[in-house]
Amino acid sequence: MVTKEFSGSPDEAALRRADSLAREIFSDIANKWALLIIESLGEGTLRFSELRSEVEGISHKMLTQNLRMLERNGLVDRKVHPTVPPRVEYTLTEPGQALRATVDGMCAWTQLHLGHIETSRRRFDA
Amino acid sequence: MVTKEFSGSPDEAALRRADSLAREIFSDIANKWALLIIESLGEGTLRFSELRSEVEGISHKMLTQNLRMLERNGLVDRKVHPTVPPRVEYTLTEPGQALRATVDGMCAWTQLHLGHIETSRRRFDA
DNA sequence: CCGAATCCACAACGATACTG
DNA sequence: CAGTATCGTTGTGGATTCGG
Repeated sequence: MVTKEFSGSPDEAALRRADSLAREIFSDIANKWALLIIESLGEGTLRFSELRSEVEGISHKMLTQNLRMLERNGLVDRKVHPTVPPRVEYTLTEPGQALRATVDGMCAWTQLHLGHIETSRRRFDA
Repeated sequence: MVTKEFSGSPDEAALRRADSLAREIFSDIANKWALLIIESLGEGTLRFSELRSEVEGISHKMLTQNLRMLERNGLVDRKVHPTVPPRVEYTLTEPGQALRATVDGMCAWTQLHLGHIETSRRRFDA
């Protein structure tokens, strides 16, 4: 038996905090739009409007929302040029680039298994 | 100028089909629950109820839904033992295992950058 | 051009109950 | 134990508008 409720040693508390933070971050980035944005930015710096057309099908709102989130988590760098009309450029940070590498892996995986998946779907749908 | 609307050569049509299929698949798997399930199954075969407690916070409904989707795409294998009470086991297929490798990468990335992200968030929230 | 806010339609989700 | 169906709520995300 432990002496305090919830096994309250400082170490365990710290581990629990790290765990919930990790879950939070994972939930942030494990979504379609975030990953597609990261993938697009892999090729270099892009403006907001360029991203908008690069990431097929994303709405204005989703793009800004996800960009804010990625900026908050330190994955993208946002550079505002004080010109008129405004010009805002987005770039992957170093951690962002590191993540992009694994996202590349996911994309490659998808391409590689297109056939397998298509036939698997046909079998299942019958 | 092309002779037909929408640049309609057979090759281009095939490429467009593959592209939209890839997008569809990517949208399927690039979500929190699917990735967490794949990650959990990496350690071996699990029963439905085991998955339920392994994947923290997932509801019965989300679990079945995502498992169906993963099965349909050929990422997990579903084995029903005709016993009473029923026993259903889920295992990653070979393509599923391949995908898990890249998901592992994402998890490792998260752990590695916890600190950077936490401080980045604090700066941003100010 | 970029961003924030509002509105609201519709999908996602959790809870519950029922079947094999 | 596992799966399906239904229902009610929540929340997501698109369209639009206005502001810098």
